[in-house]
Amino acid sequence: MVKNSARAAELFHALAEQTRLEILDELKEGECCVCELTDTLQAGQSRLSFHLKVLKEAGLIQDRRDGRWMYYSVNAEAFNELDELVDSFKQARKARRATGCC
Amino acid sequence: MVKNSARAAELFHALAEQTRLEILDELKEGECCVCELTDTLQAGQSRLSFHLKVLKEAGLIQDRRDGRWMYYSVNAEAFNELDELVDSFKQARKARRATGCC
DNA sequence: ACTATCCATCAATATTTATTGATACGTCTG
DNA sequence: CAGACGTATCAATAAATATTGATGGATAGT
Repeated sequence: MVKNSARAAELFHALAEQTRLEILDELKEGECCVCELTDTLQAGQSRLSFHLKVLKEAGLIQDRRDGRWMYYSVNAEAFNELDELVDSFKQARKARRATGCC
Repeated sequence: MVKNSARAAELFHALAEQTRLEILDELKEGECCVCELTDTLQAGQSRLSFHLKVLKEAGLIQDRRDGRWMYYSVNAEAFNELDELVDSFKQARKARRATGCC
């Protein structure tokens, strides 16, 4: 429970950037290649490659080579993982904890 | 749809750090004050204050003063917002998009 | 009023992350 | 094989974030 906060941080960190969110927004329309993204997102190729790597290392997307193109697509499993993470915060208790303060 | 990616990035960014995740993990047991957190999380006071501020500015937690203590607690609404965000990524399409590549 | 406690904020520094342009690598085409 | 193309990676730099210790404001107890 404690150390999977490292995994949680990794996931959230990958999502904590606008370019990467825009990439995911594109990818959820279907897999696509880098050159297409540079086009739609108006971003330099090496910049996108960098962000794609971050997303991939976090497991949020996956790639597939086809000839000289790399196709990227979202990894649904990771989003289920995210869902569970978010839910785990949702049973918040209003009350002050039993053990008083300080 | 495009510009709320800025809000999404803010939320995810606030969650993208282990200390902050551990704070939330504590807070979901009930509201508590900073001195209690320094204790449980073994972290310096100014460090915690900094991270609490980040969480608060993102709207993930809220505070309440009681005498000299500040009590922090999670803001359930923000987590609903998160839930929706994550879900919005989950209708991914496997197929390559109609408009070919490059 | 004096002092101690809880906490926020600041300044300085260290660490991490992102951007850019250049280069290199694999694959295709001629 | 040579050239073009799509992409990853690297080195340099810039920008953003985090950590630490110090200071100061607010509140409570004496």
